[in-house]
Amino acid sequence: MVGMRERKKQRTRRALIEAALRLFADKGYEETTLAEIAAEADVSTRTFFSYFASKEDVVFHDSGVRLERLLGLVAARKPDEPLPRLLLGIVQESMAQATEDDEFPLRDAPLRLALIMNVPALQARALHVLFDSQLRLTRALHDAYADRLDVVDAAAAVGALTGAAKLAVMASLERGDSMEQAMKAAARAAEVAMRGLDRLGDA
Amino acid sequence: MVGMRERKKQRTRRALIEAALRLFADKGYEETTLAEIAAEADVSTRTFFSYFASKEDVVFHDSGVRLERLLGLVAARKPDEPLPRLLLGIVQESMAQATEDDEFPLRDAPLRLALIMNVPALQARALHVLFDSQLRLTRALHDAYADRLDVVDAAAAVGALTGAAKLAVMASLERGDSMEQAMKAAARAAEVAMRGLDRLGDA
DNA sequence: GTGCAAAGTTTCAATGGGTGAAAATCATGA
DNA sequence: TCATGATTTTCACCCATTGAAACTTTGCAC
Repeated sequence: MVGMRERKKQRTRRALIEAALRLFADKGYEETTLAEIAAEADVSTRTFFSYFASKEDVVFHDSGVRLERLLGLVAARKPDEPLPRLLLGIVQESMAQATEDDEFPLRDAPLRLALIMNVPALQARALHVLFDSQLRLTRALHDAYADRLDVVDAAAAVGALTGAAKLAVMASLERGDSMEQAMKAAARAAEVAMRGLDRLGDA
Repeated sequence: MVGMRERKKQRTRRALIEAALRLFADKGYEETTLAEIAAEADVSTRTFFSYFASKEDVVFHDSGVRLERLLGLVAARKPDEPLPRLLLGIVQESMAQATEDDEFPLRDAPLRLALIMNVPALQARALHVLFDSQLRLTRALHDAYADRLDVVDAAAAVGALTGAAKLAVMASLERGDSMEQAMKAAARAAEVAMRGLDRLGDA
């Protein structure tokens, strides 16, 4: 059932994303108007909104897919897999997504990261996306280990892990580290969170 | 140096905050227009923006003060205080702020919480405020323990702790818990994060 | 093919947050 | 009282976002 309708829609969607990213890179996010994006993609301004709910959404167009992949990991766990091992798997998949290219090109990653770091609206949005992911991951985890893990503990686990990783990445990037170093920081942070904060500082 | 100028400014600021919260409570956040807030506080619409940078800011007018209090804790630590103990202190102070009233009345707390939970724009903003707090706390911690704790570990600690607590609170509230139960959840989450995720699930 | 309904697009008009700049007010201190 | 600098108001915009109506394209039945 892949008629012309469907193909055309995908083409337009792609055109919008690419036009937008190109313009953002050239002139900056706030300096780019929706009218310009639409013009560049050769559709009317109104049509933009039948593809994306907002200007910000263009930047996060693939976050849904990424989350699904993580949820898939939880769903596909072996029935006797211990929770800590699964958590580690989730961390690894997340880090792979950040470097490996998959359906969307790694090409855009630096641009997107720079946008998120520098545009307040996008930063807020990124946090929101992360938050939604955390909530859904929490629910998935709770469902998967319903017998052994109540919601609060599941939330604590997800929150601690992602919280530590996120903040470590930001702190790393903030001091001028490369993306590779930031990834290392994330891995280290995950380790700290897994091991516990108890022995931090006096070692 | 408390002339009429200063006093008037404070009065106007207060009037704006109260007008806004009243209207938000009555008609909802999105349904309330800036023009209405300004009218209710008896100033021009334009003047609103010389007190707050945006509509959202009214809701978060005191977040700065709260953070300062936490940073104060870090600054006031005893020179030999072990990091884990300080972290615990920070958690306790945060929880106290949520229930104790101080310079801003507890009266508004439920309204604000409800607003944040239900208005996407405010939710995003709340996450952003929290994020900034995390970054500053990280820096403070790193400075305080410069010899023993690099930035990444400091970030991991702050991220894990606040991440766990935040998500636990949300998960708790989401399943219909009372504020008191949500606080308990936060405490439990902090404990889990301190102890480490390693032994979660198999116990 | 022809014709029609559904899907998708454009155009148009409006709302509301947010900003810049000039004109009007007003507290303060000489 | 008067000059001055700080605030406030007015006014004129920009731009994201939304609703509705008119129009075009695609898919499908005959």
